[in-house]
Amino acid sequence: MEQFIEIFKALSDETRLRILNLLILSEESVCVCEIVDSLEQNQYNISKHLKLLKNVGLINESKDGRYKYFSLIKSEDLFITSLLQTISNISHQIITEDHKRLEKRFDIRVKKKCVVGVQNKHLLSRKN
Amino acid sequence: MEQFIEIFKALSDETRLRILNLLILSEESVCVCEIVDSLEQNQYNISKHLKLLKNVGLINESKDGRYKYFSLIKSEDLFITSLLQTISNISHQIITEDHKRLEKRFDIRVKKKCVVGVQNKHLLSRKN
DNA sequence: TGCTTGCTTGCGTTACTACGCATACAATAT
DNA sequence: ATATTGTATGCGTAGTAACGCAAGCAAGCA
Repeated sequence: MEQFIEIFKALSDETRLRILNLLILSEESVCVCEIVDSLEQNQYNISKHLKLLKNVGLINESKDGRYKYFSLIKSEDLFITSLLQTISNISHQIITEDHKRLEKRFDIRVKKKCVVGVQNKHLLSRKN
Repeated sequence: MEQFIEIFKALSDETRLRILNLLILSEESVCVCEIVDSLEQNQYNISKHLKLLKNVGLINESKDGRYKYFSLIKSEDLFITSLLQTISNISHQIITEDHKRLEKRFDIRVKKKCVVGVQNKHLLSRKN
């Protein structure tokens, strides 16, 4: 049962729900700095949330040069697929706005790769 | 977003996942004492968990004499139906055993109604 | 070889939550 | 009316988790 609980705990956080929805909607690997810019949050917190999501097995990690990319896991497990379906049913303005910002960030990409770091640097230490 | 988070928090607890699966599998209203006996947990904790599940809108409450019954909400909301589907995909021995004990408790019912209180009284203050 | 940049991690603080215990409330039975 | 039984709740404690800050690691560039 512990595994299921860990997964639901991972979903009990707004930032992580936003990250997951970002990855669901984008349908491709997203760079850490692109997530930071899309969610307008501190980089170190995004990092921590990504680590947690990876630990419970919901996302995958890959590295390319100095950039790190994350993507949804591809699972055939009934629980997981059903859960991701559920998460994609979350409809909220915040999710929509995150996705819009990600689309804009994708425009900066070159050959489908991230080429710049965090852009909203002035947001790095803002209070929420 | 808060609403979604509250729901996932509600699912981040073994006892509550067990209660929900019990209600999903039984497909009818279940009395508090029947839940207590099925899960072999303290009555006051079951009560607290039921209250929380009700507060986030996942279960309904009804009263009949001195017995209180709980059942799954019937929702047409896409997120909720998808979520309940997901929860029903949780497969675990504990869930199976809970359900077996509930079936046995149902045998004691008269005219589909609960007629006795908590049976496993010796378990009321056991340490888990 | 430094230096910058992208990302991660350890620490202290604060806020929340589950549990056990004791008690309280509510409905029936004697 | 009082006792009993089913259920709920307030309190104290302990464990957990998110955040901001500061420092650390790792890859590429000057």
